[in-house]
Amino acid sequence: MRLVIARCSVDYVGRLTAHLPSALRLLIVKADGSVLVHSDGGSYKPLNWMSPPCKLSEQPGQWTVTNKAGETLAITLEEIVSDSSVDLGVDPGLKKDGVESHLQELLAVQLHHLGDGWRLVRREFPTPIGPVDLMCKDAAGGSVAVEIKRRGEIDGVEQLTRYLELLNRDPLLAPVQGIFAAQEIKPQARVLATDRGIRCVLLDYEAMRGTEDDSLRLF
Amino acid sequence: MRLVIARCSVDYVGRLTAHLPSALRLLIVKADGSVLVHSDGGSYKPLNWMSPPCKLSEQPGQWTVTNKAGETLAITLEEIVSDSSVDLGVDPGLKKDGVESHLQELLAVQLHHLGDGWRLVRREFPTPIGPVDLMCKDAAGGSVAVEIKRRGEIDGVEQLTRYLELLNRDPLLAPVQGIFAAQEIKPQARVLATDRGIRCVLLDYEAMRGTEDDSLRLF
DNA sequence: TTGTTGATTTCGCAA
DNA sequence: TTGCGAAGTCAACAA
Repeated sequence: MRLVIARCSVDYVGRLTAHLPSALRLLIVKADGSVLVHSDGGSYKPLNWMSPPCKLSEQPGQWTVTNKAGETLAITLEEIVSDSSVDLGVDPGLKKDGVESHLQELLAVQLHHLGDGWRLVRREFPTPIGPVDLMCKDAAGGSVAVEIKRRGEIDGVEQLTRYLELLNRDPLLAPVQGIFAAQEIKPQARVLATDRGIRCVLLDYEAMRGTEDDSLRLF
Repeated sequence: MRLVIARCSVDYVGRLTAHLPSALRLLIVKADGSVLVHSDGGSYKPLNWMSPPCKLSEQPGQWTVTNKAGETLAITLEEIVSDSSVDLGVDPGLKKDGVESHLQELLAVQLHHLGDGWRLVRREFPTPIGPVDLMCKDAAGGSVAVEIKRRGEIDGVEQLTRYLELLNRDPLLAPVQGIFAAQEIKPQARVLATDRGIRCVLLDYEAMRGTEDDSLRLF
């Protein structure tokens, strides 16, 4: 990894065109050739960048980064304050816990959050337009399609609606009820879901994780 | 901006929990207090980070970054290879060109891409569920709602469908036709649009920009 | 390779 | 502040 502090202007031409006037910035050149242009603020997103795979061609005062699609990042260097390199080696990578797939795993073995006496038909129940997160049978034997989100927004309700429309054309399944389950449900999403007869269920990830190794695991 | 090269392990607890085993990494502390943990690869996204506003509390061998929501980023430093600071000043910021709003501006004055003799009613035509990109009258005086996307996907068709449903309840407007206009339209989006009687129109940004200062500007 | 979906999405605008 | 839609979204995973 190479770190350069320099006064520079930057031009990107690719999916859009973008221009950065001259200023002091941090340039990061990673081992895979990718280049990031960071300012002293904003967020983790660079002001401008080129993702790998790409190639850096270096001339005095001028860097040109190109990728296969013909996009270019042109960096004009006016003053170099520092320029150093360090070998970081390969990173062992990140372990995550608490994303949507975990919610799905947990809810699949804790169907009592949806209702008593429910049975799981299968996770990732296939349909021609994509998999339904959970397909269940309620206590009365009725089919229920469950869409799980970390944050429930309007798109998720639309997605579930499409599934339900399709599933209800199958006489072996119909009628299929819908449940929209999420850690957080936006008011507009709740309104739309309710309007379409879809039940909303709030999930408490911490509580669900807390019970994951209790008696339910015995089944 | 402070740049630290260090062997460290990182734990984030917040919207999810994440752990990074010990390795040599780049730590960036920005002027606003935000912290980025970068490895020598991946993309422009850091392995781990804390967005501003947040506070860095520094003890020997241990950094703790906290934000208002109670999320924490704990960095355990085992070996510091380098530690340097530089004042970059305020960045003048990025100028972009070629995003969706430009497509909308261009199409608004080049309605002939949709049909001859069309008239613009208004851009950002308001509805209770959000603005329609363009509202037009075709040569016969019929209302047409236009949804513009850079990349046309299924969500955009759903969005336009919601608008049309609502607009067609207004007897002063109805019947309202729909047009889905984009630089690129995904096959599934095209199928869904067509199925719903929505016409798809491909936009050529380069060509439209090329004519932006021609005779059409005179009107 | 292409398509679909999730993301600690981030970012910008407007109500 | 909140909500909503765009993004050079990126990235992971399946077909």
